[in-house]
Amino acid sequence: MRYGKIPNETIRRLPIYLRGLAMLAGQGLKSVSSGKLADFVNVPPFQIRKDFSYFGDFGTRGVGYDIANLSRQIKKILNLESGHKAALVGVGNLGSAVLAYPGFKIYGFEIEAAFDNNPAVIGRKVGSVLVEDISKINTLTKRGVMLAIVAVPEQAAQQVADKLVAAGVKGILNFSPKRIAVPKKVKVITIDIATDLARLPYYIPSS
Amino acid sequence: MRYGKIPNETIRRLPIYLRGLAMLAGQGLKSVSSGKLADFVNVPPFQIRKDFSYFGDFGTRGVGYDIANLSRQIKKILNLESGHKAALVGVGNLGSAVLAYPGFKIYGFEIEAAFDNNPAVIGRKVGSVLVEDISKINTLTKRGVMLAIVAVPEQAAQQVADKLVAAGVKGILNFSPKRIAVPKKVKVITIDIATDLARLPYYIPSS
DNA sequence: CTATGTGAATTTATTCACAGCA
DNA sequence: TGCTGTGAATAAATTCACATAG
Repeated sequence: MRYGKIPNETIRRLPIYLRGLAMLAGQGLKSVSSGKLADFVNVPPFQIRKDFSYFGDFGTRGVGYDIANLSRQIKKILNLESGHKAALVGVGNLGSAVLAYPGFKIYGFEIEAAFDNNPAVIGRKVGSVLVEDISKINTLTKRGVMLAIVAVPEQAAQQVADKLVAAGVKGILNFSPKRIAVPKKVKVITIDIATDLARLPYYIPSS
Repeated sequence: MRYGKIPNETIRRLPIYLRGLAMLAGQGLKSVSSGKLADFVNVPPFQIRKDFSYFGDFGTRGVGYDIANLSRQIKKILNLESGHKAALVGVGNLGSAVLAYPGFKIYGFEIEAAFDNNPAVIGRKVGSVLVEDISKINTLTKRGVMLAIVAVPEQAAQQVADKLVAAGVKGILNFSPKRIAVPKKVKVITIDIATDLARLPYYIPSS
């Protein structure tokens, strides 16, 4: 089956596979079976095969998947081939953690710009990125940045999102628990630490 | 319908409702309809009603839900009523952001302890929490801590998780992209910033 | 009249089992 | 023989439509 309707869940798993493949490649492996990859990413082997089957025949029967080729295919599907520049808004503790996070490289992301409204950090370099005044967000399009990570306090999130949308940003990774409103063409993914922590006790036996 | 099989997705949404209710209460409202709450949390009204219906009749027909009562019910379901002490492992940028995060209060969480292996931070206070040597993790049970947040570099995550499990921790919120292995009785929720960012380009039209 | 609560219909996702190819 | 690829079966979640209660 090729390119029918793709489950959202499949798309959610593809970056996980990509990461597993990168680690296996780092171990010097050239090829991997769905069973071996399954152990690595904690997704059942038939699920992995099914996920790939939506896009084409990437494996070789009796052998497995060529790691380099499969990685390339997944990147193509996820539209990661060209590499992506991202901007960070909010250079507090969380923002600084994002700037220092090594995990983006696998996916071809580069944090190209950082913004804050605090004069104490504007003009500073955090890692290799210069922190700019938040009013400079409108320069993003011409700098080729279409993605942004929002790591500002909740009460500022919507107004930052508005600025980003006005600047032509197409995708936002939002760390604020506030659901931000954007035009439908803009995709927002929200990560809320507290709501995730809050469902942990439900799964815990007694206490 | 009461307490049949509860969809995992329902559990995932309950903390979001709780948060929305807290904000509505903050606006001085006493009661809210599923439609109004829907606007707030961005979940359709029938989904909200269905989610609640798994647990009982919390609303009043023609009127809506009493915010205080509904909040209490959700807390009871999520096992948040008693309040929970949590420990943080890894007081880097991300860990510090977690310590400073105001969003835990709604759910009754308190960060009770923080651990690191870096002598430069051990003994320091971050916010109101003293950073202890990581070897002190084994004191957690007797201090009533059953939840932990892991914000250490990837290569240390598994060994930290092992220590936490040995110390009797029952739930782990894991910020490392490495899937950590734990006994089945321990619940792990993983947050991986990079894999979330990585699926954003898929949803973006052209580039 | 208004807004809940919920069976039933539909859609979406997972799981299985095995045919088919290297 | 070993592992992929995938239809078909199952399970899970969403959506709808409306009877029902305040």
